[in-house]
Amino acid sequence: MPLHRFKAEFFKALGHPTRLAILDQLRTGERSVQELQQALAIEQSNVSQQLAVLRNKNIVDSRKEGTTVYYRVRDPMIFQLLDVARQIFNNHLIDTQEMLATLSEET
Amino acid sequence: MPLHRFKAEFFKALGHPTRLAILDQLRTGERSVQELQQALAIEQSNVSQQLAVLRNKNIVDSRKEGTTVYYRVRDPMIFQLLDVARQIFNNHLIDTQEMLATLSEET
DNA sequence: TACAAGTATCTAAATATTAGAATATTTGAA
DNA sequence: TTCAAATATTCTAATATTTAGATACTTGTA
Repeated sequence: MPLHRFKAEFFKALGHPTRLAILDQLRTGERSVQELQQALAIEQSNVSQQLAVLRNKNIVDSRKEGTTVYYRVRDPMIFQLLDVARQIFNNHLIDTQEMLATLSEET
Repeated sequence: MPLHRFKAEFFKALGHPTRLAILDQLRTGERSVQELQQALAIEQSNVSQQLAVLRNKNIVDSRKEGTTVYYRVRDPMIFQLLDVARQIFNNHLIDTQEMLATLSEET
């Protein structure tokens, strides 16, 4: 069903640590690419690429001011979505902690 | 940040059409693998594989009765999450319809 | 015009995901 | 036991995603 394909694209866009980190940064308002780059401490091209993914899925909007591009989340309901996700994690804290434990074995 | 990595895994699990279709089937209660297979009209191994993904992310639980395995969503709040996602799509119906139009060029 | 700053895109290599076919496992019944 | 039904897992080829580095684009300023 095409609707499921579409929704899947949306969730896939959220399915990346860097992109979630970007969205967290945007919770308090718009940020320039540069600000995001510094906050996340990753390559410039990487930030741009992840932003492009969010842009293509209409999750994020941009605004140009001089040579600087500011990004913001298009629909605040995105944050509501992330909050519901957080609640789901909290409901299953034990599993979450296990998961985090195994994840943190890497760094 | 490991928490973002963990959340990303969760969203990634939702980022597949078949898996979303499975979750939709489970909205009204548990379903056997066979029932899911018939409803979705896909290979048995494929259903099992997608169920395994959902199981590994603790999104879904299973119960065995004879040779039949019944699956159910672990936390009803998952549906709330899907509903918020649906609302976000509705908020941007125009884009959504464009997206669906390009998607449906394939089938 | 030339240059610099800020972003975006392209490329290539590494890695991950996907789906179907084949095979394995589990369970109940003969 | 042996068999059949229901699921799960393994294997593999095709495809997609990720990342860094190099390059291109855009805008303001000298």
